[in-house]
Amino acid sequence: MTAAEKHQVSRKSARPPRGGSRLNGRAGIRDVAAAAGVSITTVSDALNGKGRLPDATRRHVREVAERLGYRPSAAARTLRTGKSGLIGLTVTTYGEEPFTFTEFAYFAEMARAATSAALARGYALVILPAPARHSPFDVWSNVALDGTVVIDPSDQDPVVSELVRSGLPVVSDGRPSGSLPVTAWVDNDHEEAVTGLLDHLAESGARRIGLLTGTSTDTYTRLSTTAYLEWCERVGQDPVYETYPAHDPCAGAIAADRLLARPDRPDAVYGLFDPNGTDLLAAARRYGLRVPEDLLLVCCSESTVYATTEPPITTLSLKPGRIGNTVIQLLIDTIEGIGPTRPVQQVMPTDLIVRTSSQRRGTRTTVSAPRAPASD
Amino acid sequence: MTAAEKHQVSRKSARPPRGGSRLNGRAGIRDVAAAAGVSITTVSDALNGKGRLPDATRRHVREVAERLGYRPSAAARTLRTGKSGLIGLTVTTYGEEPFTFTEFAYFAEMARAATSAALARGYALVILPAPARHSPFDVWSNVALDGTVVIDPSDQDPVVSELVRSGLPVVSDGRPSGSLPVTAWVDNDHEEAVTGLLDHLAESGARRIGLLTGTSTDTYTRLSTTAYLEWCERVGQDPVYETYPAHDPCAGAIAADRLLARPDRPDAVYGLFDPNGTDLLAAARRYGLRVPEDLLLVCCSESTVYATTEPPITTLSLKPGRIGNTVIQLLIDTIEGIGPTRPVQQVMPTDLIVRTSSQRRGTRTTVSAPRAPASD
DNA sequence: TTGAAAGCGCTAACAG
DNA sequence: CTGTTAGCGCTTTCAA
Repeated sequence: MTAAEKHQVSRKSARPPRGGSRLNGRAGIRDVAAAAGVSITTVSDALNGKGRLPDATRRHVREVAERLGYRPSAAARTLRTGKSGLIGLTVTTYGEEPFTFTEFAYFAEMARAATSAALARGYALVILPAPARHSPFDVWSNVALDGTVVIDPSDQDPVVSELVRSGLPVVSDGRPSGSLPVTAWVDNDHEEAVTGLLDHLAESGARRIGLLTGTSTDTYTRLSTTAYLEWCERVGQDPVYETYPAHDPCAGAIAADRLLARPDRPDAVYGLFDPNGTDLLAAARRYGLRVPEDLLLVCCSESTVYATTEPPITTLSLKPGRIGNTVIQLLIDTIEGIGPTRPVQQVMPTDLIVRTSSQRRGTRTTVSAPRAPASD
Repeated sequence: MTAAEKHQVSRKSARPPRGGSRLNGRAGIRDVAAAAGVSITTVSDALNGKGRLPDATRRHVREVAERLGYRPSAAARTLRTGKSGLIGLTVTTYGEEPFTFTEFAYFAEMARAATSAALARGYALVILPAPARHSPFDVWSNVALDGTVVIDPSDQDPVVSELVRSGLPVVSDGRPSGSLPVTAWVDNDHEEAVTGLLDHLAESGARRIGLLTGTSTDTYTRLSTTAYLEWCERVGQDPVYETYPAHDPCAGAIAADRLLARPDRPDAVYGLFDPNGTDLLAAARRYGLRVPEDLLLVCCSESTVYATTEPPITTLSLKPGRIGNTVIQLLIDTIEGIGPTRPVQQVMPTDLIVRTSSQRRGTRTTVSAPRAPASD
């Protein structure tokens, strides 16, 4: 027996004509082809709407496929085409838990919008952990992704650099801190937002506006704080602020207290983080300060609870839904090679939701949209 | 040229030795094998911890792979092994939006826990839409899943039956309404929960307990309502309840109002749905009823806002985190063929978080855990 | 102990 | 217009 003969044996005779549905009982494309009396190409084309088949054939094939309960193998398609239709979604974690992502209203809403937008374009989102320190499995390398969304990438995030290096498009929510080479990013116009909100407080009669900010160096904190300091300089007010580690909820309450205990107590405060509203309200109560009579309050939050606090608190909304949607459009455009028609950096406006806590005189209920979006 | 010869030609000569990294620039397993001077089998074994290779070889291969930045192709692995490491997560939707899943604290927490549990076992969650009416793409068939988690499957859910029919394990959160053949389900012990909570209200002095319930026929509503009616019968109280379409937020407020406007006004109310607490509180205020002096209140909710309402409202927590975790364990056990060591149905306890709104006398702060879990 | 080879099920060239 | 065929990159018998 020659090598060639042996080859032929193993290739031809030793194998049944392959109708034997290896798919664990389920029908494969070959079964459909056989049952419909056509070739597998025709089946593939008919089902994918490709090629120039007569409508009759197409219908027939689809019918047979349906009858056999045929489900194309996503794995095979992915391997062949190189596209999985899957987009990773990851959030930098602050604590122990791999997932804080539904805990904050911002992330929850952002994720919801992103999921929705992705599905509308035929992609699904896979929730993945941030750089896992002790992860027993490397889930990242076990899933075929077409691209990734990173929320709040930390400085020099190893996952991001790794992904980008392997040629995967990465779009971040929040501008990357260091020189992370993300494909694109989307972020709010934080300077504009803070400036607008401080103006609003000043218009409401605030003379000395305080700030409750974080100790970390992420861009959100940095940009917001800088904007505050610049605003103070411009209007000639001495900055009054307290900082605390934003991830520690107790520290926030203490910092709020510190801020109101100062000799140069502010008559208005802006809190950068979600819980600051309630913390400041509690602190104000302790010091016998009435809101908004003695103290004006604004905080950055997506939470609806501030609509029903006593009094309702004015909030700055970062519009996470809009951001989630934009991030996904940008990412999918990149994946499909449509971009970059859009800019690689996109700055989105915020919404100031004015409630009782920031209105000392009159009852104007203005909603400022500091700047029109770059597009969209 | 014979057929055999032709075959050999096409198989051997016409193809380069395949080192030419088709992977869009990235290294493939063959590149690693070549660079390490071993066969691809050895590379595969070395990286996957299989086979009985000398430690030296294994280390060497890993080193080379690392150096080349080799990332195994998840798609190829999936195709070959039939396992993707992906689990679908879907929520029955009530409105227009394909995703309400982060909107309710229950879903958000359940999803968080499920994601976390899945990752701990090496799986990732893919968020998928409920049976899409007008979805332009069928995302479901484009992703290779090892199993699916369905939250609140509706009666005769077409997606579920389809999935089960195609041999995919499906575990549901909430017992399936009809005769949905899910692989397993996890649910709270709703009868026990309602009974315990009504007993608590009675102990706090309630004479006539009212119920705010839904018009839909899902098991949660049905079981809870039935438990209420049976409890009433047992203690000899006339049932006092109002129903409304749970998905409509406005209807809830109106129903709450109706309930308190009745001539046989209850002196305690249990609301089955999350917003009922605030709705009932508002209604009580309108009728000049003080809580808890004139009206005792409990509602089923995972929301933290009820800890800070005026007064704080007693809530029944379904412990979605525990459920999410259990669902995932059950599903992965099934996928990996470990089960069913565990029961196919698992009933989980609830927690009554007692706050001011349900305590008329004394200040007992009991947390009742009606019944020990079946296992775990 | 190591390696060659056979595909997993599908799509896309290309030949007929 | 339809069918044949060569792989996508990997794991896994099985033979050396």
